[in-house]
Amino acid sequence: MLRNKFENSLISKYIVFMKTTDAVSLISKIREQVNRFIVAEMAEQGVEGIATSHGDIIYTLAGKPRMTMAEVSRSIRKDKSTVTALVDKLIRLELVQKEKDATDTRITFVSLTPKGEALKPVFEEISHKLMDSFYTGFSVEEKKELLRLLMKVHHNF
Amino acid sequence: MLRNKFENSLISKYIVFMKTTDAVSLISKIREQVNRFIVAEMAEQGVEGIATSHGDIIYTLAGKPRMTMAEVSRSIRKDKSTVTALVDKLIRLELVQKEKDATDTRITFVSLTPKGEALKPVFEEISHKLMDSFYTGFSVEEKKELLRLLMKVHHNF
DNA sequence: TACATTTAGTTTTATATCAAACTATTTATC
DNA sequence: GATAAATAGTTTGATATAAAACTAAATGTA
Repeated sequence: MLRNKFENSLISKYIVFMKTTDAVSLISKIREQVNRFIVAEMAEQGVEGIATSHGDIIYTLAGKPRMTMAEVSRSIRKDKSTVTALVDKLIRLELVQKEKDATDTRITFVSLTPKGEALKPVFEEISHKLMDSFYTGFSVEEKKELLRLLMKVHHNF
Repeated sequence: MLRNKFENSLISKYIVFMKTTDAVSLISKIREQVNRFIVAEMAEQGVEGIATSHGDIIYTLAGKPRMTMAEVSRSIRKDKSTVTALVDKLIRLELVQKEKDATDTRITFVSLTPKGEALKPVFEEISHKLMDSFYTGFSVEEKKELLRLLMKVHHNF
């Protein structure tokens, strides 16, 4: 009885409200929003069938002549076995290529193909649009403050 | 030539630095940190073999007598087919149970078993610990400001 | 030089996740 | 009341992801 009364009370509604708007939930939601945004933008630009992680690889390769698998793994913060699968898919799509190091044959380099290079401006545009949406209505001070507070959280773990 | 010069310049290093510390990357990193934190804490408390999503379900069920599959899906923001799989696993672990609605047989209710109920304090503690870590060194003002800025970003999508 | 250790990547296996197709039931409309 | 539309869940198929075991090559050490 008492329990049900409490469950329908303003207090419990407030708690529920807090739960859905706490920083951790918000961070999780924003990440999903960013993901959806990027996938939608990629699809709109004709880059279909690939996930954000594939985009991350292309984005991280853009501007560099080549990277090792381990470097890509570190750069996009995905396990090396995951990167093996992701790069394989990008090879199938002819967007990147692999080549073995001549001196140390353990090492495999990944680089963009011309077709992959051609996507550079697309990803730059998406990145731009993302930042525009993300920071709409933000003053320079607010941007700095958000970054400062996020870094503070980051260092708390 | 020029290209390589640029790639080793301070400017490019600054760009790389910015890339790894922009708000989007930070949000992504923090989410991963939080995930790892929760999984580690669960393992430490003997709640092993389940992912954060399973924890989310138990957490959202705690305090409520029961929820429909659709409600759980909405609450943890996962597709209904995903929830089917997650709940099935929790049933195998005897942490939750299902029952069909008597009047509308399409509806399935999910609720915690006694064994699942017993985890309530564990999850409350984890939630507590998480907040403590997350906000270490934060003033009340900073907490409010972070929440405000994150909500602002959230509403920009 | 031989053996152990480290390193780079891949394969295997398992899981979370979602979209699309499907089943079963309820509600709406004619 | 019969048929269409909507709703709640599940099943199926595909993919990203990671941990663990593995392969192959380079490096260190005796």
